[in-house]
Amino acid sequence: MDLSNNTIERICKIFGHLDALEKRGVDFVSSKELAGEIGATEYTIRKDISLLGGPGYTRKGYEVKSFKKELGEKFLLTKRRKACIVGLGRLGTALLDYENFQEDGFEIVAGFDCSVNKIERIRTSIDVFAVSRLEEIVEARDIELGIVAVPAESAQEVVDLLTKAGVKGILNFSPVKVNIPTHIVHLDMDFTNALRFIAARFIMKKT
Amino acid sequence: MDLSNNTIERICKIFGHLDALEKRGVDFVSSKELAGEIGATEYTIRKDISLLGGPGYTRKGYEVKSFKKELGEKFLLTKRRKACIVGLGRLGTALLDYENFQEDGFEIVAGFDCSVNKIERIRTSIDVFAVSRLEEIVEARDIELGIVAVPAESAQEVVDLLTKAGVKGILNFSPVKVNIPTHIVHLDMDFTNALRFIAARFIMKKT
DNA sequence: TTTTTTTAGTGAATTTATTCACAGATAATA
DNA sequence: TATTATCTGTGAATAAATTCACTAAAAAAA
Repeated sequence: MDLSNNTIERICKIFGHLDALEKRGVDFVSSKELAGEIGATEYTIRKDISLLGGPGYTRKGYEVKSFKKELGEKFLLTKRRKACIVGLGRLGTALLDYENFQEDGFEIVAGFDCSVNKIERIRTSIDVFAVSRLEEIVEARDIELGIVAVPAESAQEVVDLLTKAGVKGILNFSPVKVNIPTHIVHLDMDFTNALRFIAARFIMKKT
Repeated sequence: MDLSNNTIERICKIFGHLDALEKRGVDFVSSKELAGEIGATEYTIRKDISLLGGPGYTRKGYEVKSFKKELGEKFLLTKRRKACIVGLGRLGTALLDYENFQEDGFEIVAGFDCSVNKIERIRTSIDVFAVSRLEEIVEARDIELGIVAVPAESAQEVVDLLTKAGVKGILNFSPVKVNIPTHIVHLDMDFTNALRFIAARFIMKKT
């Protein structure tokens, strides 16, 4: 399958929304409702869904439970994926205990930091290790995702380590552009850039 | 001016990269280099820049310092913009001391939490207040941006408070879709969704 | 000095994404 | 039962974004 990033992004949002609807006990949802919820038009949503072949029912919409299940299977979003966090500063430790990951099928199974001192002080139920053991642990625990929460200056080094250890995806919270091989899927979460984007839209908003 | 979101996003990244280049003492940068750095083609970059009228020099590219200055002026990214953080849990306190905000022209001038107890315990150089004083402080300190780092269940309430207080932009870290009036620029930073996006691209990557 | 190379700028072409328009289906209503 | 209203699915139309192809300029090299 070969979907555009825009479509994948919308499908992820739809998945999240289906999850919420399921918890609220809602049985059906229409393309119109989904559209309003995730900020798109009903046409776009239906096109997206049609690419996945999800069945919708006339005058009812999509059946929440089965549709979510189907999406999960197609995207493997239901498989619990294991992740680790590198860098246990304030942000890293906040992420370590971010309950939503666990709820949504992602399991943080290890944390890494270069300061042995810090590792001893951290109070969390998740195992923490020295960065020197990263490769070993990633392999042993079958970790697929690396979350980078180290300062700018060590980001590249950590990415290289994760790459070497064989993770399949990287979520980068460090505020620098790092070089990541194309075979690894990655996404940057640059907080400053997010604020910039908002500020820029003050001035030149379209849509 | 009326630029697309894609263009605005790229311009923000360019701005960030120009900043880095300036610090490294680089004088000129070509559209090709910028393209490689921010993940786009040189054509797109030149189109983007042409919309802003930035002058480039034959065989040299864009002059880092003046180009950055110009972008800053056009986007008002150089003006220090004041922001507050609502919700001082682990993530909120991590953001309170995120030095990069301060470095990049955003100033966190207040933190809010509903737990008075927590407020007293927090050790930071930034003033923290009870949420009940949000409106008062936002007005008094001329705060333009609200960063929402509260749990899902209170996110909507906080957004309403910020809206009432008159912020112009909201950066939402809570993992739920909140209702925000259209006149307020906002962006969601949903960590779980980011991981989902990465996981989904494992399966159906394009590009 | 002349030639070559590199780079920006930009209209045209192309590709991609979105929206429209309507057929087909079925629940709700009369 | 017949009619109406609503919702999906999808080919066609439209709009938007990206890429191409080429000109102009100037630095570097010959």
